[in-house]
Amino acid sequence: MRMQGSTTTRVTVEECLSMQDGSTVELRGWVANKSDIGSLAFILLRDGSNYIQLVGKKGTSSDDVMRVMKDVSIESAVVVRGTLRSDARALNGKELLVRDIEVIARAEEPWPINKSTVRSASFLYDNRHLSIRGMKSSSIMRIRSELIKAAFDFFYERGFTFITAPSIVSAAVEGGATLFEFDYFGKRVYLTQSAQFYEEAAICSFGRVFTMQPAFRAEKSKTPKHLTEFVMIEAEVAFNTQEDNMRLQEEFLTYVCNRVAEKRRREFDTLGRKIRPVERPFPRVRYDEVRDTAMKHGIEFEWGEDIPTEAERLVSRMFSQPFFITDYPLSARSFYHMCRDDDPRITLSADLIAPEGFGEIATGGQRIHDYNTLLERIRSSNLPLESFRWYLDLRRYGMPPHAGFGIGVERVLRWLCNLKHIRATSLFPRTITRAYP
RNA sequence: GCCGCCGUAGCUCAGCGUGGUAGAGCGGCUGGCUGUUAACCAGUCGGUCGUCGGUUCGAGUCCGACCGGCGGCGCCA
Repeated sequence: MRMQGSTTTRVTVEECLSMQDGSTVELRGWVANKSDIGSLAFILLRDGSNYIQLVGKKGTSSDDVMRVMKDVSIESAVVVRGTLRSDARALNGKELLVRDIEVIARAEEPWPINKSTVRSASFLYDNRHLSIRGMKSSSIMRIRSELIKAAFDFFYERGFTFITAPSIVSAAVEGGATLFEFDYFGKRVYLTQSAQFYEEAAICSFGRVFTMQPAFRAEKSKTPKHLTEFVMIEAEVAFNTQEDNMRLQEEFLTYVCNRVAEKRRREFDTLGRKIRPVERPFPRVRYDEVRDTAMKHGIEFEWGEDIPTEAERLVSRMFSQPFFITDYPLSARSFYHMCRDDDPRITLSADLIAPEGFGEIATGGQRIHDYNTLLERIRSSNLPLESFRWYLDLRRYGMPPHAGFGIGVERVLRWLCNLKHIRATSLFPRTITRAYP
């Protein structure tokens, strides 16, 4: 197949877009789209780095090339050689005049995804193994990849140690009703909801740790912000107060969001998303203030109850930057939260809320480090003491004040990409009604 | 778990009120076209009306049960 006397170099589409006209290159990729208009044949080639248009012209291209370009099916894998030229009519302003094309793996016809079937979300998710090749979903995944790298960089630059916690656990971190349970050699175990307890053990070894791993929630939530399996980034720091913890979240989110916005500009353009820089410090609103604001808008809820979605959305729409809701009542929080010295009904915890109505993306707080306080809290919450024995045990051996947070990767992405539904942020989303493909 | 809505062609949906053997647009396929980009033009294929049962001479249409999905709430990252 190699052309005699040529200086054909194998490059990616992205690389060849910045090469000079007249360069001879070899590309490998997939037929994203094609159109045959008689004596002209066009193929939109995708290789994972970018897209470029291939052109065949009767008279200029050989009969063989014309035949292959007309016959090739959508999504076939091809290797192609030809000459680059600029043309304003082509996507990305460049096209490849094909001199030589070979089909490496022919795709069956018809390709199931067309301009009619893209109207059906359920069809696209039933065929997610194929539909992820599309421009929108791949842009979201590239942004996701960058976000994850930025998160790792952030924590490593600050001396955090990356740890992984087990996915198979014997006790709940959150409420017991939301666990996936299964048989483990005759014992009842669960899929983890959070790495937090394991991080709390690890901080006494490493000082500051973070995790990034799947979390599972059996919540029967049919909302555009819930997955049953999602990736959570959690961080825990010894000797940190809730004040330190909120500052860390601010630094983390500004670092990650601004890096992603800068590095994945093209993908955000593809999605039509204009994003503004995230700035520190984030505004802080107390739970009581949220409740007052909600009541002024006719949304009533008892003090001590969690903030209803409608109220959270209302407040979220009032901001253009992420913000904290602080001073949650203990009754709306898990047992391990530490309370204020001056008011034992109020926890040292905060939710981090994305603006524009997107809502909660992270929760963090200071944990109880005192043995007797935690023991009393487990008892008054009617939790099985035996399940939390090791967690409690940590408080016997030099547990200092400490704080941490958990942030949902898909929730952040949904906000950054301005997506209607969180399932678009996952390559193979798991929701209450979907575990396939 | 709760409230509401929907299952008819590959996709989106009309038809159901007033029962009489099934429609549209898009897509697919075939052919045409020297600049396609959501192409265009001509032709053509396409249905166990979610499942089971009931009423009826006759059910996509009426009744019941079940299954599946969607939107929202609660809960949460």
